[in-house]
Amino acid sequence: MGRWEPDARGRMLEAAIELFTEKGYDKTTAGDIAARAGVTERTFFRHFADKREVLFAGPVTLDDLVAKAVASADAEATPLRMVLDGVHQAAVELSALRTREQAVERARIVEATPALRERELLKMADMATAAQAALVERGVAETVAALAAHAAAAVFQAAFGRWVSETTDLSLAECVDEAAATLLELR
Amino acid sequence: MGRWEPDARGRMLEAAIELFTEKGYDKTTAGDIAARAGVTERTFFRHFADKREVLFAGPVTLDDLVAKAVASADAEATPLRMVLDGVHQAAVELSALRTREQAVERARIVEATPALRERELLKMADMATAAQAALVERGVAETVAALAAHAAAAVFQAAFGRWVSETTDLSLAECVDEAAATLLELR
DNA sequence: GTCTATAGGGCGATAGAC
DNA sequence: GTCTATCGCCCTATAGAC
Repeated sequence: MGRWEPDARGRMLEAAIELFTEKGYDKTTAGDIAARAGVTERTFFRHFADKREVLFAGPVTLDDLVAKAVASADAEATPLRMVLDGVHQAAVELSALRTREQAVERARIVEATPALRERELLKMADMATAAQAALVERGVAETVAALAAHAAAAVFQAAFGRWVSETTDLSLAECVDEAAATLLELR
Repeated sequence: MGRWEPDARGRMLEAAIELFTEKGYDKTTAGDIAARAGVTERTFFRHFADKREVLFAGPVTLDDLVAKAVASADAEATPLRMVLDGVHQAAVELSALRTREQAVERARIVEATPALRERELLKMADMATAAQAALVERGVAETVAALAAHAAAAVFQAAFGRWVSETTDLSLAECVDEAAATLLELR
């Protein structure tokens, strides 16, 4: 057995979600989270660049998931189809990482806190940028790639919102397909 | 003559842009900005909720512009056309507020600073939400409205990026039309 | 780990405009 | 008198430097 309990990151994440739910994000200090997780405040900031990141740092980034999926998409497909395929794939892999219940609770906290919404939007924008780059890598024109990538990001956001709204029994990937179909019908 | 020089907000905005350009956002303190504008730090925070807002607070919000434009769009149009019309209109009115040169300088600062990119994304998301609500108000289904609104936001972002890139002589509104055409060609 | 600067909130005092 | 903008001083938490 080691000198410290293992999985400090996991404990901090858990403590953060508990405290944010109990007291709200603003009223919870980084020190509170660290204390509940049994580490020092300094340790918290060594693991997470800032207080927000505790809810966003994970084993994989959306960026990588989407970029990888776009890179391996069907070469015959249109740019939009490629990137929609990419977010579908990302949705599948993301679902394996956490339960819907966890996602719902996390979404509730994020939605209630502007500072966290900002960070979530940044992650989405980074995903779109990664998807755009992956499309350009496959020979798609810059402007087309930018719009396709951001449209796909919109699809992902809509799908995620629907999934965590608990108004459906669809999986996240199915919500993505549903939203993609809606997008493609727009004229 | 009053006790204080008039237009404290305007002076703070000007001071902020100067200092952010000279030293960068991070190395500029709220106190620095306040001092150059001839007010105290506390006054700065009474005008702006936080340091970032100095670059985003304006006489009108993108929200209102778009919501207003969507509300008065052609009733025969499709939801997507309505909201694309809305961002076109918003682009026209926005152009009247500041010169392209000012926009370019501001964009340079924002792009170089993650904290400011986050805030910009939040404003865009708020614009999309406002557009979505305006569409729903006109009887468009929630999911369609969400996707149309976010797609239009993507168009606006792409257009703004192109406009400030100075690779074109098109006006902002023309860039919007160009990007909208690209979006509509996606399959 | 310790130290420190900055962000940003609370609140009473002040001095003009009305 | 009220209303409003500013000041000034106190405070805590964040986050970076050492």
